[in-house]
Amino acid sequence: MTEMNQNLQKNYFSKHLLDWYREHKRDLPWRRSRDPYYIWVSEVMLQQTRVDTVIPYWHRFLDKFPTVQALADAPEEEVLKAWEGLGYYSRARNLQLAVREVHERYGGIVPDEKEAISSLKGVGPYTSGAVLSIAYNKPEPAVDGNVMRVLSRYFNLDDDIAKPRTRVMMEKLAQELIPEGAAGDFNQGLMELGATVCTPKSPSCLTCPVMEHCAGRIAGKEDQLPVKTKAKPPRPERRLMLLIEGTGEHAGKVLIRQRPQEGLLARMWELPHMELEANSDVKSDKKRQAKAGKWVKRKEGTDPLVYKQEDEAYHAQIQGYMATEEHIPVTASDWVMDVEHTFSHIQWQMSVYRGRIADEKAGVQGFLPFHYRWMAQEEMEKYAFPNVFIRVLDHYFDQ
DNA sequence: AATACGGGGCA
DNA sequence: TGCCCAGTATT
Repeated sequence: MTEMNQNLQKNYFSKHLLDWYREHKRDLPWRRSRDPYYIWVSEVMLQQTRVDTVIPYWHRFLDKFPTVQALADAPEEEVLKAWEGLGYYSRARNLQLAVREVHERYGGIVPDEKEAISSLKGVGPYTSGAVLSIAYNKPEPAVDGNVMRVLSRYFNLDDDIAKPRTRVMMEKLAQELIPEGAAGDFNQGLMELGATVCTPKSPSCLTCPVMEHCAGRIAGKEDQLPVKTKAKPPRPERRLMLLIEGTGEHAGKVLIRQRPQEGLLARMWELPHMELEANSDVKSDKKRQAKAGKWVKRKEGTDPLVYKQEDEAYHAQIQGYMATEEHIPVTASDWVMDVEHTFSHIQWQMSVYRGRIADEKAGVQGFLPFHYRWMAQEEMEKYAFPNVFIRVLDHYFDQ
């Protein structure tokens, strides 16, 4: 293609996409506001997360923390609780750190300079571009997965979008395409097209505003683009979990604990559990998958005798763990349920057992390790739990 | 460059 | 049920 044709193709794209967006844009709650804080919160929530999931969270979050100051002043546990179920919880912790910095250093005004906003916790190339363009209409690119898919197809680019340098290349291209004075609408249009028309599977080319000059479509390659290396399958971990029921003054309550300050699900609450065995010999991706798929969940209603030996071995394992690692003497009993939970890099395959404190005196709050608590069903609203534990707790309290 | 970090939707 | 989706921080 000649250079002149490339420029025509780019100009056509910019104009038609912008017109299409202004005609067809969805009525999303954060689009009814120009408040940079509202837009920032929406963009952080939208990282790795679909619009329909985000909407109710966004309303609740801004209802609870309506201003930069309100979020800056809130206890972290309340912020985490408001984020419960949304995933990637470092987003919430980093957002609050960043908002505190905006409050202290910038007088509560979200910075409108690339350098300043990019230095905030949790604000990377995408989020800085999104906030600058949408809230301040600055001509900065906002390249997310939607944008890379759209550009790969329209310009028929076979660069691997999993590579960091491809994102850098796409940012240059996306910036060139921004029409004068219309950065916010154009960037949103690019993402909107990817989300609603130029979808990952079976794109709706016939309704696409730029189909006419889409090089990927003209080459008949829209189904093969974008090129993207596959992620490694998650590593399986067999785990045992306990629902420890209180007695006496703790009757009706279960024992929960807070996770460590750093790492996976940092500072969230959970039911006590342990890894059963380290699959240290599981190296190759194929073996990883085979191992992950091999685990078969136990069905409810199966004759307990079938699993008698396994249950006894598991009881011994987790009782030993609770006594040795946690210094809580526990007796494990009935199997409750099997539950599977897949993170992006780990798959938890968990068997849940009922348990009781073996030594009643150790069940007194003062004698528990500091990160353990007795929790009644009504108190679930006070603690932020990852989804996998909410599923188990709901199952337990509902039966 | 590779890995850690959640959860949901769709065929 | 199996596959796909993909921003930021850290190392």
